[in-house]
Amino acid sequence: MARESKTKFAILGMLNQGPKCGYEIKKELEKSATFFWNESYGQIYPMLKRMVREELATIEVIAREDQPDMKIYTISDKGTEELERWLKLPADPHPVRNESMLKIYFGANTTPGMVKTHITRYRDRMSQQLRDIEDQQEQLDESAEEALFKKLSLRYGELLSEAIQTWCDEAEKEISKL
Amino acid sequence: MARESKTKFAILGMLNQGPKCGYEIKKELEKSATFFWNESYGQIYPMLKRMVREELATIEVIAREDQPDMKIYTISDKGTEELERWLKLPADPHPVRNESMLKIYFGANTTPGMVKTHITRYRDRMSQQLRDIEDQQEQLDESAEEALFKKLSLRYGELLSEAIQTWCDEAEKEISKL
DNA sequence: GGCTACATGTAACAAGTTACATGATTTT
DNA sequence: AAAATCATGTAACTTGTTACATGTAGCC
Repeated sequence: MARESKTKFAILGMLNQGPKCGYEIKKELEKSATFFWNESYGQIYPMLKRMVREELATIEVIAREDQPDMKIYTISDKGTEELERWLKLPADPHPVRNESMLKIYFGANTTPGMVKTHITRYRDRMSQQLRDIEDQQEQLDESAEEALFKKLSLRYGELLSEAIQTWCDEAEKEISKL
Repeated sequence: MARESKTKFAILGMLNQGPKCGYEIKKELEKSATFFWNESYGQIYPMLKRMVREELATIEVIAREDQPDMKIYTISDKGTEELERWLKLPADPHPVRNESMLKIYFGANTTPGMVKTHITRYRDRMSQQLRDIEDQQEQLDESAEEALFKKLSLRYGELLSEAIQTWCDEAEKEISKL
């Protein structure tokens, strides 16, 4: 992945919403962006350090008794500029890798019985996701303006899960015909 | 990515359809699996070598004048077993990273005007994809049994592109309200 | 009494991209 | 005449995952 790390921008974007610690960055990313983004601590913590070094953010260390120091990061002017620079650039389409589909594809040639299992599993995963999304949608505070993207993000997950479910239904029928 | 490489299985699955050279593996993957899988030559060629070493495939070298030797790989019994072992395992959901969505998400907080641009671009990409898919669907030989998954794969791409287009339309409207 | 959430990190390792290197043949 | 396709590969580099290490606080 000799390609500019997106982790930096994911963090920059999160910090742009307000000062945060590494843990919060990860949690909020999970909450609001699960359907299209993910970062691991193994990426976040080292990147935050690097970003302070590169002056994209400042760090404030809060000492706590019997617990590790909490480190609050704040985006700098340079960081804001960097974020905006990236925002102006067109997104490059990230290559997809969907293991479920790969197994279904190859399974058709080898163990046709297995294919149904994978399709069923895939559909079940989508149903579960859909239920989770609906729960979250109910809990959503419609009035909050900040919730707009949270709402749109849930809707994104909803539409995708539904589309995949539809595909699973269709695929199952087609395969049954054989 | 200290996680068992899927590249091995992608290649194994391709070779299971018949002996192939590295170039063909890549091309056929692009043709039939673009919507859910991708491999680069930088992954394929070294992996093929390793697979011969591990006796998952055998190699046949065809000498050609003025052109590099062509190397045809054939899956071995051990390779078939390995493929089937993997097929039985449940797929692990691969983490998503969709840069378009990330930009749209952060853009809402920073440069609202930019967001529309990204949404438009994203929708345009999907429209183009949809047109490509339709072209390919027309060229499809319905009678060929081998074409079943090719057909299903195109349908998968179609459903996903449509879902994303729908999302773009909705998102644009919601954002315009602000 | 046990699980989950909070909070930070590192080291080992593997995976994956891109650019480079090379050149014939076929199509437009 | 140029562009695309066929065909193989490597090296440099970065990204990203997982397992480990550590411990408190709060909830059920």
